[in-house]
Amino acid sequence: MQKGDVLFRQNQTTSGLYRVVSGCVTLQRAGLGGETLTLHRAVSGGLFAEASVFSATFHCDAICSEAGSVTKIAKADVVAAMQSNPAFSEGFTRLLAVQVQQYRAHIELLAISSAKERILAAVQAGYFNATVTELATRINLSHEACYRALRGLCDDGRMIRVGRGKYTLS
Amino acid sequence: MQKGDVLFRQNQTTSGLYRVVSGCVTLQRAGLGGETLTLHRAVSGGLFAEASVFSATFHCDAICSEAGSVTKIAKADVVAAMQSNPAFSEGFTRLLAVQVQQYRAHIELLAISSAKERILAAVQAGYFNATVTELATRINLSHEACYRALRGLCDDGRMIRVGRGKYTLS
DNA sequence: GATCCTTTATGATCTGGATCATATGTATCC
DNA sequence: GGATACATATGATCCAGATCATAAAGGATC
Repeated sequence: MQKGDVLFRQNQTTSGLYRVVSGCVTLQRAGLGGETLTLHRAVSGGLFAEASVFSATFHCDAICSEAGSVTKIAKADVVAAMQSNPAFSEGFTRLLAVQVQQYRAHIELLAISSAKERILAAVQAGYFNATVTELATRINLSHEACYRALRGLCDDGRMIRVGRGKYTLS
Repeated sequence: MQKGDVLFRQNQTTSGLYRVVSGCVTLQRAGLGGETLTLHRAVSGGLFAEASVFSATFHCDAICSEAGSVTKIAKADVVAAMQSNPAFSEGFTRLLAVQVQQYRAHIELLAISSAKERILAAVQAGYFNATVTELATRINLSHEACYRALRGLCDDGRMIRVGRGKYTLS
């Protein structure tokens, strides 16, 4: 896949789940106002669209945000494996349980009202693995507010700017 | 259970999942600033703490918000049933998949920046089944903003106030 | 019935983030 | 190499929602 490639679109009939071999895939939706909303970002080794196995259509768009490759695992194969292989079944269920907890944690993150605190929590949670702009779309902030908050955290000494667009926890 | 009863607390060792027979249970956490954050609200027939089956400790508090009763399903029983009963296993997995999609939808809801639009979407999604105050904590708004937005939606003719604290879609 | 508590409701004020604008750095592509 | 596109960065302004304050309505309890 190349950057910008569309793996699937919202409302399209589900074919199965995916695993990122290399590169990066972003799951996104257009918000009511048309703004981009990032729901998930899958990197090497990560799965995405797991829940699609139980759904007739996809609920978001999957766009390649970094060139690489993915493997598609057919929906039918997953269903079959779940029925014949108890270990697989448990593993898959556990995977979904982890997702549930991750989403809950994310909702908690979004409840932090201060931009600085929200970003700090996001960085601590390992959200900042791409661009600042991308981080901003994930945590419901404008990218300007994101840059300013990062600047503020650096001024506070709670983070360190290690280069253009590069920040780390202090 | 009586209103205010604590079914479990965050960080407590998990015992299993629960089903609400009658009444209502709220899953909540204290935010960083100490404010109450509602993660989930389970009513009659609903399950909660499903993901706890794969987790050592609870990730939030479960408080009874309306008197009634719940049944606790032991963690060990769920694990055993998952191994011996494929149909149960699939059903439970499907349940988690549904949760994943619900959380994704919730994250999308939280991305709506306008208070009026966010509330309208929340009401349409069936979030408004308790008090306005409770709705406010679920959608990251102050209750004042929530009341005002409801008033605004009524003024717009998009909702109707049918009584003190009672609003419906028009 | 009196007291207490929560919810509902709205007014006044303030502030933090959105928005608009501008400029520069960096990567990609023909 | 030049053009294009996007990320980075920050300044200026504005406004929606947070916060503070007040008050009445309803419910529970004694």
